[in-house]
Amino acid sequence: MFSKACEYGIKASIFIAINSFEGKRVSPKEIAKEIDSPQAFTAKILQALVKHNIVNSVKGAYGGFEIDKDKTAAIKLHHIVNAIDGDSIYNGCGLGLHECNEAHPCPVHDKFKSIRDELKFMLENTSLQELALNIKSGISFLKV
Amino acid sequence: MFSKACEYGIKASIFIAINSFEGKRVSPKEIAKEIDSPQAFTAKILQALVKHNIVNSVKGAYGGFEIDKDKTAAIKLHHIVNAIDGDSIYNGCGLGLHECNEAHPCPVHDKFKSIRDELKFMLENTSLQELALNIKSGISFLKV
DNA sequence: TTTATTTCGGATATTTTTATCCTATTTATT
DNA sequence: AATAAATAGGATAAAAATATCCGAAATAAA
Ligand code: FES
Ligand code: FES
Repeated sequence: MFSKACEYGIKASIFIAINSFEGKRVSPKEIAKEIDSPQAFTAKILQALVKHNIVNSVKGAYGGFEIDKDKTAAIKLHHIVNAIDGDSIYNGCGLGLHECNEAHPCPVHDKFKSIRDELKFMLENTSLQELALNIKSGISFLKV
Repeated sequence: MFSKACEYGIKASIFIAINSFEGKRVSPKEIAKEIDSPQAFTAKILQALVKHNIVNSVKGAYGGFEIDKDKTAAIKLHHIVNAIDGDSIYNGCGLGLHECNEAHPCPVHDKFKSIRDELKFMLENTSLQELALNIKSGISFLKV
């Protein structure tokens, strides 16, 4: 469904958000440990999230990654997915035609469209904040 | 969503089914042309479909690939997807946890589960026959 | 100003997916 | 029996995704 990079990006964002609630910055090392991902690769993904203004980075001693508290409710999953995987997951054709086109549909178009639209709706309406809160309260988990 | 191999496999199966209705066998060359895919790679995927008893192959002169007419209604998309991509697309965790587990859900579990279940239902209930008929009647297309 | 810490970013390595090529094998026809 | 036409399948090759490494740049503290 999502690339590994995107999976790591989502989980990392959630972990950073949780810590930012408490005013703490986190390092790629802590993040990778907490989400069970390869550290250097995770660091690369963080760079992409910084470039897309989803995550903020602070260089130097006492630095690390953080997310503006006031932004976690506005940051939706689709911002992260778009930053890393692009929009093909919910705009592209399910069978790989050059584009998904109502007027020239592939064999699965009708059946896929509704599912893809639901996925799109979900990604556009799920905030980092709610995901982070569920982790904090032990309702969901980032690894294992 | 699906791998390229799976996309080619689905489209190839549809094209073979259409020709089988008319008692014609088709070659990897014809298939690749019709679904706009790399020929040798498509041939490899056909081998997998043959091994999974979805497609029948006949070697030698006047041979080619065919699908038993009486089976096209019973062959569902999920048979093809399972044969090529496995079942991770609708059984695996959306964020890459080792397994999707209600008792130990990832942050997106609840929101994903319903979408994935719908995808699963669709794949299990869409037959090769209906997809082939829609192509035949010009309602949908295999390429461009 | 020096030092320690930390992200940035380029280079490289590994693995997986996608794709190609060539020979062996099978089979219908002549 | 010989020939031509097909698929089967192993060996590579190329491209993309995943992963690692290391020096440069920035920053806070001593
Ligand atoms: S054309 Fe294939 S999903 Fe719309
Ligand atoms: S645990 Fe992740 S989707 Fe179910």
